[in-house]
Formats: sequence, structure tokens, C-alpha cells
Amino acid sequence: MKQKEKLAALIADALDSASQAGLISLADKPAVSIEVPRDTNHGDFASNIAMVLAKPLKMAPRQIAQHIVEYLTEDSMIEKVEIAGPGFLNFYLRLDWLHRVLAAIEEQGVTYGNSTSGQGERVLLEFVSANPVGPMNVVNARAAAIGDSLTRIMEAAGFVVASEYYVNDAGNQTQIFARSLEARLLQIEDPSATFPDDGYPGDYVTDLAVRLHSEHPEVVAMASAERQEFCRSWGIDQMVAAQKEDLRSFNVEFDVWFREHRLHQTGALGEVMSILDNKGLLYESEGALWFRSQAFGDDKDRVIRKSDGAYTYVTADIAYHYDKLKRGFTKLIDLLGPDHHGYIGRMRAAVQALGYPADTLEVLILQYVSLLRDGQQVKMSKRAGEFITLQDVVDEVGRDAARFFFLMRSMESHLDFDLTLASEQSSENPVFYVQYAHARICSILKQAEDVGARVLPVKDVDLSLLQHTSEAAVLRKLAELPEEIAAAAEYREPHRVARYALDLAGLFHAFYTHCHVLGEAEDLKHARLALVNSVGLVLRRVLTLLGVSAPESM
RNA sequence: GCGCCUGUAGCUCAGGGGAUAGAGCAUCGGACUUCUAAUCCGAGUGCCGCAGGUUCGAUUCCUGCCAGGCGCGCCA
Repeated sequence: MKQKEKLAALIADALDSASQAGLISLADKPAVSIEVPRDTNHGDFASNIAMVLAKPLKMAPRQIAQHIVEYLTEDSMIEKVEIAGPGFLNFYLRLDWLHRVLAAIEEQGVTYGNSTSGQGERVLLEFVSANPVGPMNVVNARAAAIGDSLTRIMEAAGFVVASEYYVNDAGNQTQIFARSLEARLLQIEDPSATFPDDGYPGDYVTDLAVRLHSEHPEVVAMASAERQEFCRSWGIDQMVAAQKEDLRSFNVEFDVWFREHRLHQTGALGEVMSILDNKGLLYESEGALWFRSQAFGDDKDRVIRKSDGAYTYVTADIAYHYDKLKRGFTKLIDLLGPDHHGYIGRMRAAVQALGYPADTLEVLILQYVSLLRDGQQVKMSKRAGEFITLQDVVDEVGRDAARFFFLMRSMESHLDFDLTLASEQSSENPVFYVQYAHARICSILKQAEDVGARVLPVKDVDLSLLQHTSEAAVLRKLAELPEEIAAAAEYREPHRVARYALDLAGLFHAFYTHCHVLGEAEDLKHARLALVNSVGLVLRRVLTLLGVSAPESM
């Protein structure tokens, strides 16, 4: 944000001058922070620098502030400066700094809000990665919404991000899945065929079996081992395809779908094991091979190869993360469910053991979702194969509402998701509040066009006519977008963007009721059209970052 | 026992060291002969879980405790 930097520089200069004049004795240059006050009565920007310096300078904050103001060089941007409260410096800017925001938006278009704060760092963001042996649940849905938006937001903030889905298609559970599918297949011809005790009970397995039976009738007659392998391979492919489809309908697409079995095929597990072994980080005990992960801060050492000779999932995960690192990513972000928090220590250890800094791996844990319907918690039983899936949620409340609800809250909050509220097409639903603002804007612009009132280039518009407080409030909000996106990216907090969308929509609605556009005098009309047009563009921008549609009419 | 998350208005949640702690919903009262009332304007509401500590200043950072959710496998 240019204004902030400029004000910080002005203050730093003033401190220098005051120091040279002998009024204060400054050892080294302090970091000057500028913030936007919560209360607009406190100016456009404020600094707490005088309070921060009170201690080192052994001087009253307000006195320091007084010296700063005395030595502050005149700047055309500043209307006035006040010393307030315990020693805040409140800056009131001339209104035209806000008007310049519209020029910036016009110039940058859909890239307005972008920044370079990510400095082109190459990030791999892995999320969802649900097992391909069952439908995705609501936590997967939450992860999908958050991961996808975070990808978009970080890209806007100058990171180079690849999104990736890790398919666990090599584990134990794929065998259980294969046997379940096989049993359902055999039951079609022989209802008395047995179903495994630990099999997956869901209807989706039966549905798959019916399809398998009609598409590949020859499978039933295969030898058992061959038949089971067919069920495994075909079934997993179908599940992955279905997951892709479900996610696409949720407006989530991944750059890469990474199959675990590839790691096994290419010998990647053996490769990481020899790396660890060469560093003396493996040892045998009780017939198993262990990774000395405690040496890197993990709670306990981890089994790498079981006593029966099979690898554990950890081994594949280490190989997977090594693969990511070898692809040149300097930051690996794993977005995981709360049941995986114990996994952080061992993967951090692995990354370090492989010779990379511990903070190369960043694990984001999102918390559970409680589904409510009519205020009552929805009961689910995974064992009985009865639970609400990602697709159920999308079907019931719609893609936009579902995404917005997941994105409104910070990921570490235990989310109460009220299906009744989210599916209501009413004022109670926040997603409509934002979309409605956009629809109103489109309506104005369309009617303006109908009467031949075009949105003019801002250089041809007298923006100084935008004097109303509701106009200034909207402009202020528009000006905040770049740092809002940068902060959401830096802290990995997409909910900031959802909040921003709600704030901007609210300020626009207020403007809408207080200020008319069409039917005003020509100059004012064009000034307001420029404002309205910019808000529309920014709303579209933030809704896109959230993966929510921006309807032109509602 | 160890670990992760949470505790802020009646409810759902913001608030990443600052000024009088905010928003939506719910409640109550207003505003459509002019661009969409899915909107706006106004009103009340708080030992910020408890107790210490750091700081000029703590809802925010640290420690302990209490309460709730979840996890701690040679499963993935």
C-alpha cells in the first residue's frame, strides 16, 4: 500500500530531523508501523510510533508525537495530522487519494488487488487427498473449499502455486475395498455369497458392482486373485474419476492428481530409504526397520518397514514429499484434517532428514465440521455407511453457499454448518448478500447503457464530486484490497477474503440507498458510474478468489 | 498420561500488542410514486472461561488451571 509506505517514510524523516535538532536522541531507526484505524474519526491512517518510542527515549508519548509533527515535511497528500489518545498520530488525507484508487482499478482491471508479496516462491499445496475407497465427507469439502481458494489467493499475492491431490491407491484399504467390490459383484449372481466382515458397507460399492457387472461381465468368471486385482484397479479408477467429478462440481480443480502406486513402481521408497540409511537414521528392532525421527524432534521413532516386510504408509509419504522437493518446490503446504495432527512431527522429521529446512514443510490443520439441520446436529454413522457426503452438501445447499460457508470461518474454528440456513434463499444467507450487491451493480450498469450513459475513463470524470461519506467508505475499502489479499496469502487465511467481500458488499448497499446514480446531474452520474463499475469489478474479483459465482441478476 | 483445536453479546463468529471490543442472525422501532426492500437507518446486549506473568498498554503474547471437541497403531 503506497500511502502507508509514504507515511512511514515521512515519519522516519521527521524522527531523523528531530534527532538532529537534538530534541530526541535516537540510537537506531525504529520500524514505523502504520495502520488503518477501526474508527474513521481517528483518520485515514494512524501510527503508534510515539508510544513505541516512549520507553527507549524516556519521554512522554504525546511529547514525542509533538516533535514528530513539528518536523513532518509538508505533503500534498496530507490534509491534517492530529495527536490523539495516549499518543497516536492520526493522519487525515485529502480526499483525492481515495479517488486515485479508481484510476488504479481501471488501469489494472482484473489484476487489481494482486501483489508481489509472495516473491514468486514455488509452493505445492496439497489438500483433500481423501482415500479413494469411499465418498468424500464434509471435512473433505471444507478442505476443498479452503485449499482451492488459498491456491487462488496465494497466486494473486505473487506465489507460484501448484495444487495437488495425493491418491492413496496402494494401501491396505484398497485391498479391503477390492474384496468388498468383489463380494458385491458375486452377490449379483449368487445372493448368498459372503461379504467380508471388515468390508465397506456403503451403497456406492453395490452401485459400482452393478456397473462392473454390466460393463465387464467376464470378471465374475476370473480366477480369484485376478478378479480381485481387477476389482481393485478398476474400482479405484472409478472412485478417483467420481471424486474428480464431485470436486469439479464444487468448482475445485487440481493441477496434479498424484498416484501413490507410482512411487512403488519407480522404486522411490527404496531411494529415500537408502538416503536415510546412509545418514545412519535407520535401525532394526523387533524385526522391523525404524526411522530415527526422534532425532528431529518427533515424539517417537517410526516404523518404516514392518516385520512382515511390507512398507508402512509413512514410508510412501516420505517418498512422496521427497518427490515434491525434487520437483523444485521450496514450500510444501499440506492441508490436513484434525485427525492427522500427529503426522506433523514425523513428516517434519523426514523433510529435515532428507536435508531440507524444517520450515520447508508447513502443515495446516483444519478442524471438524458439525452439520446441523433445523438447529439439530445431523447424526452420522460411518460404520453403517451412512454419512453426508460432499456431493450431498452441494446438492442440498448449492455450490456457492457451500463454498462461502466453509470460507467464512477461520479453518481452526470447529465449524457449525447449518444446512437449513445455507440452503435458504433469503436475507439470512450471507452469500446472497454479496451476490445481490453484484447483481444490483450489473443492473445499474445495464440501465445506464440502455440510456446511452457509458462508463467513462476516469481521467474524463470529475471524481472530486464523490464527497458523500458512504462513497468515501466504499473507496477506502477498495483501496484495502491489495493488502487484504497479501495478508490472506501470508497467513494462509482465506476467510479474510470472505470477510472483505461481506464488508465491501455492505458498504455498497449503504451507498446504494444513500446515493443515486442514474438521474443525477451528468458529472455526478459519471463519477458514480465509475465508482459502481469499480465495485463490480472488485466484487467479481473476490468472488472468483472464493470460487463463488457473481450473478448479473437475482 | 501426552499432543492439536476451541472458549468473546441469547446464537454463529470476526478481532495477529493499541483508542469507547465488533459483525451477522435473533428481538424491538422506522424507510419503497425515482437505479432490484435478497436492501437500508436506528435501539439494547458483554467479569473477552479462570488465575498469574511480560508490557507504557493484553481479547491478542507466555505459564498454570477449568470446560468442550479430536487425536495418540508394525492402519491410511
